[in-house]
Amino acid sequence: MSKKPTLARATKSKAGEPAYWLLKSEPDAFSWDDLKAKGKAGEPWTGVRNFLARNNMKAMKIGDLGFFYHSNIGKEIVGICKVSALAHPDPSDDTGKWECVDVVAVADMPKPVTLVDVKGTPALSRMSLVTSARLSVQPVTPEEWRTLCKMGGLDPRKL
DNA sequence: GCCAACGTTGGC
DNA sequence: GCCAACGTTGGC
Repeated sequence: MSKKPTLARATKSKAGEPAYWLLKSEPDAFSWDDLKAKGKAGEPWTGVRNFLARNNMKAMKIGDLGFFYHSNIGKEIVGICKVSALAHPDPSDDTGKWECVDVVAVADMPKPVTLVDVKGTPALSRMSLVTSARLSVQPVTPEEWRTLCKMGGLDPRKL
């Protein structure tokens, strides 16, 4: 059993297929409803100040899909978003070190999947959400993606 | 509100 | 380059 860096798990998707991610936000600061209200314009995912999270964003491609997770309040996956702009300098950063992607809302989770649900599902036990609670931008494997979509009442083929 | 986990900073 | 101190995140 070899240990692999977290990022390597996300890059296994086949060429041409989107990669999958999970983005956290405190709904107090910026909620799923806030992103939906932005419509097609989407929103730059600013404020990330963690190198691993930043590197995950730099690895994103346009069209990649992500779960939108509400941290602190709710503690559940509430929607699906899509990367609409590659990583670019974070306008909220003066140092030039930090970047952000833009995301748009794609679909509600008909049944939000809670952190408790995730922790109670053995197939999801390797998710960063469980193993690295503080990482705010995380890769999700295709298997985890399908599992979570089904748990949330979504058909992953229709996204 | 507390506190564990963990990432970052800065002194040496 | 180490590591103690500090700050922040986020679950509980």
